[in-house]
Formats: sequence, C-alpha cells, structure tokens
Amino acid sequence: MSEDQKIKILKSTIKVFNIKGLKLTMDDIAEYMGISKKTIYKYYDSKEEIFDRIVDYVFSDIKKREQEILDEEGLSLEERVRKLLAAFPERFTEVDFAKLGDLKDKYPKIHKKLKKRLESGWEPTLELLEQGKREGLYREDANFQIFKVMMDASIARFFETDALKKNKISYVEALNQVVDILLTGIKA
Amino acid sequence: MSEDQKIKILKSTIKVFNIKGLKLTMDDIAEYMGISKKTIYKYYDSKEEIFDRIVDYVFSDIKKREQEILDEEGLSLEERVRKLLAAFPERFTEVDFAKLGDLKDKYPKIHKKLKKRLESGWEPTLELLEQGKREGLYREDANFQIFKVMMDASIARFFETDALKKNKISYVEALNQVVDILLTGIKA
DNA sequence: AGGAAACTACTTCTACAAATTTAGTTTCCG
DNA sequence: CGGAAACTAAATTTGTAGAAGTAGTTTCCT
Repeated sequence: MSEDQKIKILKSTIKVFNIKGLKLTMDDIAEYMGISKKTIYKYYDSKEEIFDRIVDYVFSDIKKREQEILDEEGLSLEERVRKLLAAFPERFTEVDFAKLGDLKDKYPKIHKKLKKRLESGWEPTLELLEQGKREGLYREDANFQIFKVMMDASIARFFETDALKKNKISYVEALNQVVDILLTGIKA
Repeated sequence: MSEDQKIKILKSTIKVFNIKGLKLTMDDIAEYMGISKKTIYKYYDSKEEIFDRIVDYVFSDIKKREQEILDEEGLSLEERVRKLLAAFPERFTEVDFAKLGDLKDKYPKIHKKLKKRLESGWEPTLELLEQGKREGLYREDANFQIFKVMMDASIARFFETDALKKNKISYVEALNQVVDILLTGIKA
C-alpha cells in the first residue's frame, strides 16, 4: 500500500487519458501499467475517484508552484504577476485539455470541481493586480475580470486550434506575447 | 418581385434564426412573415440559398461600415484601428452567433464562406497595424496574429458565456476594455 | 501481495425499421 | 400575384432489440 504507487496510478491514468481521452477504461490503465485491475482497486474505489484525485494532484502541484512564486524574494509586483500567469497554464501541458470535451456530461461533479479550482487559481493573481492598481502601477479603470476572460479565452484558443502551428510559433512564445500584451495593456 | 421583399425575407430569417437556431424551417419563416412558402420560393430557390445570402448581406453591411471608417478624414491611425475593431463585432449583435453551433456539419459550404469572410474582415485592420509598426507606433516584436487570436477569442467568450452578466458589465463596455487593453498592449 | 483471466450486472453502441418532420411543388381560389 | 392548404419525396428523428464493451468482483495461482 505504498503512497508512491497511488500517485503512479494517477500519473499513468493521465498518460493514457492524453491518448484515449475520457473513454479510457480501467483495463487500459492496468495494461499500460503492466499490473492488474485488482491492484488498482486496492488503491481506489472507482474510476471516478481516480479522476477526482487527478484534479487534486494537478492542482496541488500548481498550488506548490504558486506558493514558491509568492514566497520568492526580490521580485517586483509585476515580475511576480508575470511568473504566476506563466506558471498556471504551463501545468496543463501535462494534461491534454482538448480531450476534456464532454467531461461536463460524463462527470458533472468533477467538471464542477475543476471549474472551481481553475477559478480559485486566479485569486492570488487578481489580488496582486488589485494591489498594483492601488500602488498606481495599473490603470484606475482597468477591469481585471475582463483581463481574466481575455487570458483564459486566448490560452484556450491556442490549445484548441492550430493557430500556433499555422503561424509557426511555439506555445511558450505565444504565452509570453499574450502575457506581455495584457500586462502592458493595463499599465498606468 | 421587389428587391425590398428579398431583403425582408433575409432579415426575417435572421430574426427566426435568433430564436430557433439552424433548425428553423421554411414554414417558420413563412409563418413569421405572414406569407406563404410559395412567395419565399419566388425569391429564393432553396433554404441554403437564403442562408448563403444572409452571409453576403451581413458582410456587405460590414464592408460598407469598414469603408466609411477607412474613408473618414482626420483620424489618426490609432483612432482608425480602434473604430475598425469596435465596428466589426458590433455587427454580430444582429445575428446570434452562439446559435451557429453545428453550421459546420449542416452547411459546410456556408461555414467555409463565413470563416473566409471573418478572416478577410481582419485584413484592413492588420494592414493598418503593420503600417503603424513601420511608423514606430507599435512594438517591433508585436505579433499581430496573436493580437487577432486574442481579440477573436475574447469577444467569442463574451458571447458564449455569461461572463458579462456575472460582472454586470455591458457588451459595449467590455468591447471597449478589450480593444483598449490590446491596443495599449502593443504600443511601442 | 498481486498477476491472469473469468464472471456478472450494467451501460453504451449499433443497426434498422417505423414514425415524424420538412423542403420544395402543386392545386385551388380570391 | 399570392395566400391556404394539400401533397410527395426525402431527410430527420425515435424506438428498440441485439451486440459489444466495461466497471467492479471473484477465483485460482505463483
């Protein structure tokens, strides 16, 4: 009953998910790991539980990285915001978001949880932005909710379309441009 | 055989479409207009032709408005770009874009045409932006393809979600903020 | 402990026929 | 001319029975 094995199951499930999407089966996971289903059920009660724990797992990673950035010394507010914005979507290169199509229908609870986590993932960034506004760094009339929608929508678009390939631009480069344009755009 | 009546049919079809979406029937249109199908078929050979002409109709309006802005005297490059960006999505308040879901499957030709028109609608704006870059108005490293994706994705997101209602902000206000952030963001 | 494989109850696909709807036409009538 | 309504051929939707697949369990074995 090692904790390692529990996490390995999650990681493997992510790997399989990135290929087969939500229609992956317990047999797929077992086969991929070279173990039997019985072992999986030793660690998890159901398939849904595995998915549920994957959300926790991914976001605990994000939270950790986020905390590192918040604790890092000698950063200007702007640098910190920039790091937070860059770190957040990068985590999702681990999970193929495009394959999450009908999560809402198949696993509504997990969909809800995921949305909530994505939402609260914005909190520290929004706080910093508000602080920046109070310090006169950002425009008085800047609406950070709109900022958020623009960031989310743009990143999602890059994931779901071939806009990047067509323009021969890497994901990291695109992300940097987006963050750059947005942060410059709200400057005082 | 009045030209007026032809256009009235298009306008009415848009009205019905905004309620029933793509599954509107010829009977729906006839009923809505208080005329009989026979009359509709006097002006158009098929339902698909009507949809096709709606695209032409909507974009001829856009083209006209676009030309006005390009011809308008005494505008700075930036003001002109801003007007173009604001004018384009405004036209789509006439047609409920969110109801266009399975256009691609049902009417692939029209979908292709629509995409092409949406694409070429960006041309004058992109040209002006490039000119602005040459004039040193915009950053040398600004990637306008990314600018475009950000604009399109953001506006689309506003249409398809309730982000606006939730934040008690009007569409025009949101559009202005988006344009503002983006244009400021690429400034030299 | 855990792999291989079989097993069960349940859900999800498939295929196809019957029922319904609809595009486009035609008839009748004012 | 053009409205009302009937008509037809085709497409779309619906129902469903059978097949296939799958979550979770159990048995046997090393």
